[in-house]
Amino acid sequence: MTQNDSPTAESLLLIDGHSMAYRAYHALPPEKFSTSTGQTTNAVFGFVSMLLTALEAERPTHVLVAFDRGRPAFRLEEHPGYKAGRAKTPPDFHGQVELIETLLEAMRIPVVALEGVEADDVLATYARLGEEAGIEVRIASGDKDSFQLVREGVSVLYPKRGMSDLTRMTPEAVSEKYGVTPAQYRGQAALVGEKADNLPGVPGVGEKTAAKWLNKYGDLEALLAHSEEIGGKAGENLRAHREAVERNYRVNRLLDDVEVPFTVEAARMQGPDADALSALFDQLEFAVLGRRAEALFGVSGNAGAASAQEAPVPARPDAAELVPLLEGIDAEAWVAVATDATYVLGLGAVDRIALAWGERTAVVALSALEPAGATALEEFLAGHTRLVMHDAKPQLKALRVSGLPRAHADWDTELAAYLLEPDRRGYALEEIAQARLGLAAQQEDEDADGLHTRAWTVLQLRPVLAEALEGAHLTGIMTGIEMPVQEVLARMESRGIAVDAARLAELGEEFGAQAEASAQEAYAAIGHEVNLGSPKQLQAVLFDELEMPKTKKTKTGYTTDADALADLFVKTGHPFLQHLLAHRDRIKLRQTVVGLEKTVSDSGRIHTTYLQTAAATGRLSSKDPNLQNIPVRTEAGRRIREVFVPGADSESLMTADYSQIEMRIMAHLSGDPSLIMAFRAGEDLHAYVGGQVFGVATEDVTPEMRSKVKAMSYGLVYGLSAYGLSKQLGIGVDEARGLMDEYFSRFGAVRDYLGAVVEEARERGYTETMDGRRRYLPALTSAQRQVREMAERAALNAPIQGSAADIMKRAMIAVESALEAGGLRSRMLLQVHDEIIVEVAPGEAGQVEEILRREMAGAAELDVPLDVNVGTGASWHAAAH
DNA sequence: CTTAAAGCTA
DNA sequence: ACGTAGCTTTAAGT
Repeated sequence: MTQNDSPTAESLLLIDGHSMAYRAYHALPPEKFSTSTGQTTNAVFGFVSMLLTALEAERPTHVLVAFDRGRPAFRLEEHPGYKAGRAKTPPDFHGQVELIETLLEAMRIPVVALEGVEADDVLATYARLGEEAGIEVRIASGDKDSFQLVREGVSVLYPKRGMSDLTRMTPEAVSEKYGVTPAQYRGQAALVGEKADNLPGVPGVGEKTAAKWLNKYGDLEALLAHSEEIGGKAGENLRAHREAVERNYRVNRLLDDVEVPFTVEAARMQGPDADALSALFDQLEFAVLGRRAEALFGVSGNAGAASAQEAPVPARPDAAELVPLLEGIDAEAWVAVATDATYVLGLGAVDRIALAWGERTAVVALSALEPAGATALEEFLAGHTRLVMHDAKPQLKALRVSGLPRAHADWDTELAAYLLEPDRRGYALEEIAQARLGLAAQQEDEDADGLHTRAWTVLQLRPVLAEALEGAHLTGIMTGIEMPVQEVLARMESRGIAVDAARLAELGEEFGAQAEASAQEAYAAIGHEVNLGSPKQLQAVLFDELEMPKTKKTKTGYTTDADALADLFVKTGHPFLQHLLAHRDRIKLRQTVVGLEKTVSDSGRIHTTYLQTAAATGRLSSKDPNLQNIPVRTEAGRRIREVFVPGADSESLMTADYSQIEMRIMAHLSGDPSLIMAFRAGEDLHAYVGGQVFGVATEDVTPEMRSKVKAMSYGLVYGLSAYGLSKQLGIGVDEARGLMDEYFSRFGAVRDYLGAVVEEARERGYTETMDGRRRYLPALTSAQRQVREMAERAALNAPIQGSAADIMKRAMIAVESALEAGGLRSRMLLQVHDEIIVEVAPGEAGQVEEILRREMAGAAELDVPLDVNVGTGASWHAAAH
């Protein structure tokens, strides 16, 4: 690691934010710097790149950035045309400046922006203050006026061509480049003029002539006093333009006595808000800059010197050596465990286990353990109460089928990283370590050396993450929700759910045959074959061949989605459309069935994997296969649910789901009296709301009114617009707006709540669930409307969806433990966001239902009841109610 | 190998 | 431009 030569010396880095951002904006092509959401980031990128370069090179102890606000009053008075010649500020520049300010806030670098004062003057003032405090001053500015500030102890970092190439302008460098001293530079600039600021100088006088004169007379005042002595055309021009020169000289003077809002000491570097910063870099899609920032800030943040240490050489104990080794580990010590676990289709295996604790590591080969060693290891992984892993769930599942049935985890660095940054795309150990410890990227392969390094890294990471959790008040969620629910999920995944494989195969055949029949009819309707699965080929048929009216545009053409096809059928009545829709429907069902068939284990069960770190709101997701999107809305789709059945020793499946949990949370969080009353009265919510909105009695609400209101209620939770509602209901925008207005006038507290949630999130930078789970949404301050509004809808939804997720997780933990404590053999198998599916052992249905109702309803204390519906049957479908 | 379009869930 | 959060499949681009 490179150290600054004089680590004790203090230095102050002053940055002219506006000039740097403006230069970056023009230096970098916008088309090469934009995010997937369309936000242009060239100025942001260039600025941050410059900033990191300056921080890396200068290692300042103090940093401050100044921005322009409004017009520079005294310069405009002097010269109304000041800067008038400049091209108008481009529209997407301002928004990028806001992004830069947000980034600086996350870096905890103070920003000074004073009304009517130019950034240069602020910097000149801080340069003087820094100098008076005996601190070295560096000024990063793209404005040459700053050269007049250069002196002993004050230098300017001026960007060359690229943004991260900064030239250091010392007194010597200024003299060499311009032939004048920094003190004379102002005079030279006044003589030469500045096109960019619309300040013309003396015609025919450039740097060289100006330097010659200034060196002869000392300074501008002396030069002007002797202007009569200067001969030739240049002398004539000087006398003719004397007033312009004097004006330039007054205008380009930087004020070093501006009233500034805080002292130099307030600019002392304190390290960034790492989570907010990381979320911003993610949003901006600055992967490389993000890593540079992590490397720059990471170590100084919270990791101690130990974090950079290399992993100790591992012990490789045989069975006999393992027993004393494990006995020698302090019961209070955190022990990191890393394995080479593999897990596929309900079958897992582990060959090697690495441990790290204190200053030691060890690697154990399971195959080489005689009974004594295996027993000791099993005891240790069961009994030690401070075990930490990274992504423990798959490893625990594999360990438990590899002779270590009681292996467990007390802490998980991946879950901690998720709670701190739930919007992150991935949580690979290497990435998290780099972000939190400033460790260099390591190679991925897990040879014998890699595994102990993984354990070592996890051990170093845990206290750093624990401190960050504490700081964000997330420790309670970590230990009270995520860790216990991880254990529950591991068990559910290992159990799997039984399927009737024969029925599954039959269904696949049936749907396949129907799909094929529809395809043939579709071909017949247009007289030729076409790949019905290709939107591109369909577009050719529909819009070119059949010349149907164009549908809504997509990135690559016109949509052929089901809504659009149904619409086209209404317009054209062409039979091709009907057969195409039927084919789509059946092929999708067949896909689902075939996909499920492939995942059935030898024991006839399907083992999904729940992802605990995939959804930014706190929800779970399910993959391989996804059992959270099994069809339910159509009759044919529900037949797939008939295939999920109780296993051999069970009598039924039981499902329990929360009734309208998100609307209940909305009622609770908003405190809306009408909504709360409706839930307390046990009313049919949508009928009740419909009555209010349409001004009729609840009993007189028609099914049509009810369905409109239902769509609106749910849409609201997601930030639905009047336009969206009108499209969904097939009504006019005005009618939709009228409905919404009426809704909000009846449930005013809901509107107030939704508005307040977004504003609070904008101020704090994150949303919170009832339990304090956070979601950072830096895009809330985006200048780009589309980006900002997307973040606003996410901010509306995250506390509600996330609170529901927290409640469900608490319920699952309670149900699992109640089933166990009751000595029951019934087992929880699946979770589908607001629903739990349990496999019921013979004779236990009554007790299981009681547990489900009690634990689910009791998982949160709301101002409205948490109703739970329960059903039982010989299949998932039959258990639905 | 990645992206887009489509469609399924809460 | 226009409702949140996910996963999987296929076609078609690189």
